[in-house]
Amino acid sequence: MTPAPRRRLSERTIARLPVYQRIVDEWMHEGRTRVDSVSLAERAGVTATTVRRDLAGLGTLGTRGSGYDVVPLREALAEALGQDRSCEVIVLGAGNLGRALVNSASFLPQGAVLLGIYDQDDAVVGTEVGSHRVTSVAGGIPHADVAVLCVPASAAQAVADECVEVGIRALLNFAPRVLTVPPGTVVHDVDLSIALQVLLYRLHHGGGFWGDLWRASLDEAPPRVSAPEDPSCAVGRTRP
Amino acid sequence: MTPAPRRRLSERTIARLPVYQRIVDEWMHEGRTRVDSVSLAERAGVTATTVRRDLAGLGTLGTRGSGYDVVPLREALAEALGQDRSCEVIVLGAGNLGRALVNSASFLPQGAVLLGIYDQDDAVVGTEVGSHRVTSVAGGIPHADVAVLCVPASAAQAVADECVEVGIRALLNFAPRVLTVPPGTVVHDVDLSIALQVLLYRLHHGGGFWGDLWRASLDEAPPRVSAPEDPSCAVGRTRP
DNA sequence: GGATGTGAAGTAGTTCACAGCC
DNA sequence: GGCTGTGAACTACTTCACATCC
Repeated sequence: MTPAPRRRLSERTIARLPVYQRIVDEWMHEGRTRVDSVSLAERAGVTATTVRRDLAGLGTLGTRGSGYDVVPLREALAEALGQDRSCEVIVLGAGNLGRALVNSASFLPQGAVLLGIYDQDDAVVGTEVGSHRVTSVAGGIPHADVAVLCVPASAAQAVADECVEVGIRALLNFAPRVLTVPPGTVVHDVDLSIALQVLLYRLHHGGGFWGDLWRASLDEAPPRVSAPEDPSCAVGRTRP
Repeated sequence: MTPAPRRRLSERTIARLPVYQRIVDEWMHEGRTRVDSVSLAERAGVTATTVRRDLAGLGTLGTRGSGYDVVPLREALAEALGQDRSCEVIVLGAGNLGRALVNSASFLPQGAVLLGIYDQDDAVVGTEVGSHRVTSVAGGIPHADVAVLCVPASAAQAVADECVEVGIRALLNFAPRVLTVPPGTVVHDVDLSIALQVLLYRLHHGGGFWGDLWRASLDEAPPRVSAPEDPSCAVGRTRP
């Protein structure tokens, strides 16, 4: 399947694929068999052109005049996101955030397997989180493909260094602190406080970047969802 | 202070300002009095040119030949982010994520005040979260400047509608679902599962977008932190 | 010398407009 | 007719290279 031209996908495109996938999944469960770029776009909060360009990058999936068949579309999305390959994940830090992620049904994509959730604090070691039990990290950090850091900012860099030590090559960092890692390791920093600050900036500046433009011609008719996107709530950084 | 040309800042710039602020804060507490773009850039995971362009947008803060004075720099960052204005925030949903945010020291920027954390479930109403007590939402959602949605995806749109109803004009949505709101309201969708998926994509594609380039000339010398940034972990959407 | 600030060039991503196909 | 796929224009952002000022 998927004769896939396997073009390299743009970064923004990749971030949108999971959104498309979730919507298509939902519709598939509702029994829909076809999807078109306009309704998908509306539901995903982007323009139809963007949807078509994104999906065109996955191969030739659409049928002119009728849209996309959900089954092959879902398949192509899953494959592009690498969900056919399996991948071991550990969560470090069993505070509220770590527990929230482990409990969340949508956090782990298909193919990803949670090996465990770890903490340093004996008070939480042994407690249950979803179907897992918090393990002590005293014996060292176990190996995995990806480590999700939910530790305090003050500990983040040290924990990251340990992860690198045991050979973990991908880190997802939720601590409010940009991590430094040696080449060969991929890091992605996600800072939850940034999202609120960006939102506040918009609020204070009259509804946002686009707000002022619209204020000029506020007669009515909310401009289509054409917002330039992105709101980069994360500051990411990668070094292979 | 701050003769501030008050140019409109770019979206990516705004997302980086909180990062700069955190670093400058830390250094200020350590007693540093000067900062230069190179060290700030290194710590923030961006290039020095980007730092200079970002800061230049805040006014004339730097001194050629010596760098930036931390005190006016911190002040300018705070002002640009609107931290001089006060703003009332409520958190809706007292699950692990809601509790994580309320407990986090860094979630609320200066100027933002948490009015309360609310939940529908009587089992959690009344329990303590940080210095707050979870309040029932039975009496309706209270007014605030910003609502942070930490409710299940299935409830998100309904809760958002209620927020709009009571006049809340800014929503920060952590539910994995893109919200639709009427014009006049600013929404920012943050999807925590996307970050992991983007990271996995990079991992599967040999260390990332830039990985392949480097693979070509992998002699050594990790390329500087010049990674093009962004990793859009969020899919945002705004409609004033 | 040593740093900032910025025009100009380069790169990434989006939107337009329409050709192409069912 | 309807909807996809895509060249071309456009917009946003980054990086280079260097003038500028302490």
